[in-house]
Amino acid sequence: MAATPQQRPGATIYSVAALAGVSIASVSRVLQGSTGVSDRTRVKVLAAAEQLNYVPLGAARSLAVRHHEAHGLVLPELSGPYYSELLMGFESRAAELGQSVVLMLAGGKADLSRAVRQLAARVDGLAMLGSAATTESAVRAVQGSKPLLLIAGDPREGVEAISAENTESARALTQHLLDHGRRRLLFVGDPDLGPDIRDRYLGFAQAHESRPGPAAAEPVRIPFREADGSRFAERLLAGGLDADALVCANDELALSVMARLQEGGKAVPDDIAVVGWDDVMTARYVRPGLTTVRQPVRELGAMAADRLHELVTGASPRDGLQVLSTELVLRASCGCPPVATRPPPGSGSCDPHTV
Amino acid sequence: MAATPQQRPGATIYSVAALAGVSIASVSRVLQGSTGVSDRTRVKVLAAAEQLNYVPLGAARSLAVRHHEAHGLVLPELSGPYYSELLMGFESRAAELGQSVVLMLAGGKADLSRAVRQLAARVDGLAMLGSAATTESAVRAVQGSKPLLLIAGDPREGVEAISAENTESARALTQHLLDHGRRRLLFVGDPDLGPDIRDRYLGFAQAHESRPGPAAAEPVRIPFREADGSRFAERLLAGGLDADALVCANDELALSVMARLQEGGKAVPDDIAVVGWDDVMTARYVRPGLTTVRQPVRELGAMAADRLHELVTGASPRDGLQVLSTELVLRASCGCPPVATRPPPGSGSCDPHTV
DNA sequence: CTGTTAGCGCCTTCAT
DNA sequence: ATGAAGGCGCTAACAG
Repeated sequence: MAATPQQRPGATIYSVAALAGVSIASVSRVLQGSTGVSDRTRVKVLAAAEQLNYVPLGAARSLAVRHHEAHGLVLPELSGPYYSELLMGFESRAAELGQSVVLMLAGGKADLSRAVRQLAARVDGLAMLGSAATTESAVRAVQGSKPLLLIAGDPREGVEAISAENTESARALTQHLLDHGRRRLLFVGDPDLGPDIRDRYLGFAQAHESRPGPAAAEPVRIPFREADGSRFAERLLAGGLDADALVCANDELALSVMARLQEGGKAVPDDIAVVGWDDVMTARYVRPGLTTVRQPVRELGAMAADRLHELVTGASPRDGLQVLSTELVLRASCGCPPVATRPPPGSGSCDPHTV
Repeated sequence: MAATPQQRPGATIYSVAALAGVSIASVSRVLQGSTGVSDRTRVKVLAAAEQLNYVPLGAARSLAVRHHEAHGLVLPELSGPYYSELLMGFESRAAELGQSVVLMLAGGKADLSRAVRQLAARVDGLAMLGSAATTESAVRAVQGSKPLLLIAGDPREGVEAISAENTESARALTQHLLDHGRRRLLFVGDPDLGPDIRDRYLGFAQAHESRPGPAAAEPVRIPFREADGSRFAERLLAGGLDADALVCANDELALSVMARLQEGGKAVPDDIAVVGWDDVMTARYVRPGLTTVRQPVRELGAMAADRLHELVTGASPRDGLQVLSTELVLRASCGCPPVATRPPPGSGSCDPHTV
């Protein structure tokens, strides 16, 4: 008859001390690695702790040392690779720094402000996606109570931000399209939906300004989900709009637009070029391959964790915005000649045809 | 000159009590919503708390009430939609239950056991992906110290598990292929890489047994990343293997195999059929559309959070395994006639052609 | 209905 | 090098 694994009530520092025959102070010292403990004591304590499978209770420790050794991260949701990558980068760096991460998804939360404040009560600092609709109130909820870092958002008074570069790559992308001889470009996406999209439209507009010809058209203000893209493509097919190139706010949008267009008989890129942002997996699999912008999302997450930790440990907020550079990934949907290969096996996700 | 947002040192229950002119007990009572407080007191406390932006310190509260109001979740990583969906379901349900979730990614963690034990010290219960290589040691690290729930893994002595159904859908999928007249089927994926894949191969084998003809071939034991799929496809193209249908352990694998095969001049499904698992986004975008199995991953996550909470609040572990049912999604890569449409705009991700 | 008080488990001076 | 004791902020009896 096997021993039934019970929910033992968890050893405390007292039980360890008792078993080792020392005081709790010694136990604490040994486990915190502080110096000035005799080897004899150390050994006894270690043995006892091991035997009891002892780990200091997080809450008690936090209370005593007056910090949580935890970072909070607030994301809108997790669909698509963007947030996941960000989270992976964040978690991995945080772990290296000895911080656990408590995650909160804003999506569908009734009282976000309250939730965020609760979160703030159990972490040392908060990183928050700055380009979400929900951000404003959430930021105010934490303002001043805990170190706060905005990711992909605008810095504010006393709130630092970090993000990937948008305007410059948007300009490069747009110019690339213009170089292909396209003249009737449309930006598909709503600049009001976040600073990143706003900046992308900005770059789109700048590219137009920097050369003779018509100014940039007004953005097509739609959300960036697949369904929105399909609907938009149908307007296009119905002849409601005139364009020979589409700069979409992200790949999800670009992909659904492109697919619907193709179903409707339009040739991409011959009739119309389509480009996006993010370099999602699907972008390499569709035909034509989707030209897009790759952002160092994982690094962004890692840097956020890093910087947040600095903030928590006393660094004073920079007022500027830290920016990571991005990379154009040219495939065939913009009009470039198709390249046959997808990522060389084993080499991760590197496309050969990169600028 | 704007007021500089300072990092105020955080109000305590004492400061609130002082400001409200009552005892800390009253503050606690009001904020915990306990009954038996005069309206006058309640109002004063609420006002003071509001003014001070007071939220009880998580650690202190946890220590006093002797639980953390937090669930731990251990995942291997976050690439692909599977884990993300799971996490979304988990987080959302946990939030409804008033639990925060502290997330830990096993990927690349040097000393997982230690990390997991640390995690266990700051949560009330742990859910862990059971189908990962890293699981074994991690499970042992928590065994008996905290309620533990395995997701998509095998139940163990005293450890409960929950998962999506695998064998049955594998059998159905395989039978479907046999019904299409395919006779030389190959299972692509390593059954030793996790209980889910093992069970899928099991169903694959069962489908063969249940009808006359050759028994199931041995599985092609490769990992399930894109690069692995490409390599395998090349073996196939080189003539090293004979098959007219491929049952791949997941979509990522199926997609990369299919793409490489097509590049190499093979027609899918005419020369060879390819099917997978997960119904990732790309599966609807490629041509032919990928036939696959859709799992209720988000629900799985939600149920895990639910059940874990029950465990934490005193339910005794079931010894069985709870199983959620899955759904075949037939598209064209199996030999079915192609259907023109992807998900109808606005209706989420429902395919018309579903079994 | 309200205030006082004793822990919750741990870290950390301060003596010894 | 070690132990005793106070305190972290909060909750929950227990008195009034």
